[in-house]
Amino acid sequence: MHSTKEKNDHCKDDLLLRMGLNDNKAGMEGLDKEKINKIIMEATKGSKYYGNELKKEKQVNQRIENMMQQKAQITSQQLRKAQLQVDRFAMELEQSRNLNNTIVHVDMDAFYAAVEMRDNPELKDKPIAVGSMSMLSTSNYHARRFGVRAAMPGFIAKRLCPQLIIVPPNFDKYRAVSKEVKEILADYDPNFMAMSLDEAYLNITKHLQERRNWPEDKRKYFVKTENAIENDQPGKEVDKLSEHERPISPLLFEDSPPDLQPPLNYEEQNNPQILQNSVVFGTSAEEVVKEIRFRIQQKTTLTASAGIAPNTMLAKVCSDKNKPNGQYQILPNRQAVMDFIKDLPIRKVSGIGKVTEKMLKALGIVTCTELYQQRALLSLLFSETSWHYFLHISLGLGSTHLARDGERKSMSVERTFSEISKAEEQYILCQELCSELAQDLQKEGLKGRTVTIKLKNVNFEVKTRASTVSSVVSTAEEIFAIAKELLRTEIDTDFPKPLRLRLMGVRISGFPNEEDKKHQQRSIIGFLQTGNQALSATGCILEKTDKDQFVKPLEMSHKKSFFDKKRSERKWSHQDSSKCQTVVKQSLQISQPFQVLKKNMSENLETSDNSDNCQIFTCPVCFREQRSISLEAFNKHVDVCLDRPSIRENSKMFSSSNASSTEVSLKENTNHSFSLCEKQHYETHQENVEITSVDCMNLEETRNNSSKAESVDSLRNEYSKEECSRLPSKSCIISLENEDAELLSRQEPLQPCIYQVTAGQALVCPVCNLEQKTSDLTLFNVHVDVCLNKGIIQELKNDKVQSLNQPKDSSRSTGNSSRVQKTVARTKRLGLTAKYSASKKIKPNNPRHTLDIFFK
DNA sequence: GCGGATCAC
DNA sequence: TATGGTGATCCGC
Repeated sequence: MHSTKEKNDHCKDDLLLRMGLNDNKAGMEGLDKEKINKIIMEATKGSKYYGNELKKEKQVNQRIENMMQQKAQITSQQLRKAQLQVDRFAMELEQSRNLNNTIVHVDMDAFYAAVEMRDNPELKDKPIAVGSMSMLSTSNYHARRFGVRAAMPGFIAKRLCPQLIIVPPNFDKYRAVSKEVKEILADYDPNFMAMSLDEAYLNITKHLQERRNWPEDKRKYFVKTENAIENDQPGKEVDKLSEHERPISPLLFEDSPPDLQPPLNYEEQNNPQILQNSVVFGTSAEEVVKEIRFRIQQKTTLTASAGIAPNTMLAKVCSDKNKPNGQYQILPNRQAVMDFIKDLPIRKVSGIGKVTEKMLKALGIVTCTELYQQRALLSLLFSETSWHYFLHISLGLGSTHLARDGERKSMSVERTFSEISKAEEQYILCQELCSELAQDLQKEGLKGRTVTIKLKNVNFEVKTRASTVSSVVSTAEEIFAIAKELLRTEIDTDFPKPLRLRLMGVRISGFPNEEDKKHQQRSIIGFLQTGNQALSATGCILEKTDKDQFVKPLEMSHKKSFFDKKRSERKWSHQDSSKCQTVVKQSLQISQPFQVLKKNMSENLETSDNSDNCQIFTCPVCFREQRSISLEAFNKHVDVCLDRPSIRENSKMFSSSNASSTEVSLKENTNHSFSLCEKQHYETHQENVEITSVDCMNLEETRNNSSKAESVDSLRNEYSKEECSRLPSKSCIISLENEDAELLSRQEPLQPCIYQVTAGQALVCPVCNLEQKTSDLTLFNVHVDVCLNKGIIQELKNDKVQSLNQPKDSSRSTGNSSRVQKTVARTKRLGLTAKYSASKKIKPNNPRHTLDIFFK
């Protein structure tokens, strides 16, 4: 937690900068700045961490050098022109300046540390920090005198302050306290914006209006004054470092000028046991914020600091001004704003970090005034986004409304550990992270298309590798299937040197937005038919245990434990049990005739997880509830519904849509979606040619209206061709039946159909030609996507056109063989892209399971 | 879309 | 002994 991140003086050393040393009052206790810096340097010098810091510093210096060179080439003519342009923009900004809002930034003082001190009196008067020997989240003000800061490793902090007590964090507790605080904040702005557990913005404009007419009673609060030894005089300077050591007192605002002290009425209350006093707050913004802070302290025994200003940028800076336990206001007039901004170091502004500060400093810019003076130059050296931002700051402008939280854009897990160099362990780790991520995803019901892995080696060098697949994924297995390949590539790249990792992370992004969801309507589905032995009742179950994907925990149990072996084992057993569930589901599925349920996402369906025989399904077409005894009956109903004209019309969109041609939009005006499946054959007969040129052409015609995705597909297909030629292969051909291809090419309405699985063989990836030990179509799809992506990457890496050699043993029809080959891949993609998913094992009487089938 | 960087908390 | 985890954004490919 860096809420109290002290943006500091301009240390020469970045490292010290990061440690955030400042305003150390070299009092009786504590250390002076030089001593602190010396200790930190001794502790850090020679470490790999420091080595990397130096390296990064060099990069930044290089950036600065480049910038300076650019600057040197700027002509005065250019500068004059820029000046005009920038000033025109500045004028517009000035005209749109909005001083009508009252924004408050509330920031709890040394939050985690304060909570710990409150709950453990032993810690009072002692320097403490919350965190671990590796990293501190926050420290109390006592510890700060020794230079102990947030984001500092505990072992260094200990050298600075041997008496330091490091308390492990209790996030549940902080959350609970935070909730209490938020309840108070909501009284002043129900739409307040929480930035973290200890920080929030409020827009109290409306509250202020209403409050003007409030009677005194509504602004009166009672004060507990046990222990009320009042030695604080209004206006008296108090030792702010002991904010938590004072008894609760109505005189909370010792930092305020006397005339701003809340009027105190020491009325006796009815309750004879507790002596209570009351305090009435005024109607001004300042009073409101005092009231807020007062209530926070009454409720939690913790203090908060706050800033009041016409916009968020200024409010944030203000809240830091009189910290701890203080507040500051910038009055809502332009002059007040400009006066405040004048000497403000840019580093104080949220968004200006260490690097930006350094770059601007190289241009002689430290304060906002200088930032404004150099505006023309900045517009020539920085991106538009950046110089616009700079201009806003230098004019004291900022957001005047609190944007409500948008939808999340990514979700990730990452972990640091002591070195792991063995590939097997890295895969296990990766899988574990994927599982965690999948769990988190499930909590929010999210699915994404891009998986990114993050690797940090023991030299602290960070790498990220991403892969985007054609449809959303969310399960641990799906994510791992992608992440694993990314990891494998990295391992292979360095082979035979091992990756010496200290951190690994997995992130997922590319969540469909609302618009996507509308179009998300699942498309034509169903496609593959899988191998008979794989699906023959029990056979597939064992197949499924792909030892590549599910490395047994045993294999690592004797090795160096990374995080916590027990935790790891727990996870594994959990995973095993979920695998068992899969097995059960799969068995059930197999015992059923292979039908795919067409359904919607209606909540009631999703949440009813009972095993009643008679289920209520909502038809995705007519949206009427269907009381069906069986899925078959329900399917029938849907089929009937689908055969109605409206659907036929809608389904024409299939061929005219610009989106992926495999996507069908149905009932676009609703949130409901459903899937169709298409009866298809997936032939895996060796040396069998199942696609005729004619079919391919037809199919291609129908797809020609797509644009970018199309070319990517072509690229991919090129690769797949090349792959095919390289790999010894049992060839794997996928075909659409003639009538299906014709159907597509003629743009006929789609007929609903039943997904049929018949006897077949194990799935063979059409790209790498390797048999996939899975019967899970989703996983299989993911594999193919990954394979295709790899192909592109490889091609780009090679940076050369691959030869068009035909695979010696690949099946082909007559005529333009490369074209045919290409189309084969295309055909495969068509089917593969449509994510039907018989992937999830269907448990017919469990609606949740059946839902999962379509909406992954 | 990818990867490196920067920033906040 | 030992320098975090999560999420967002931007920029230059």
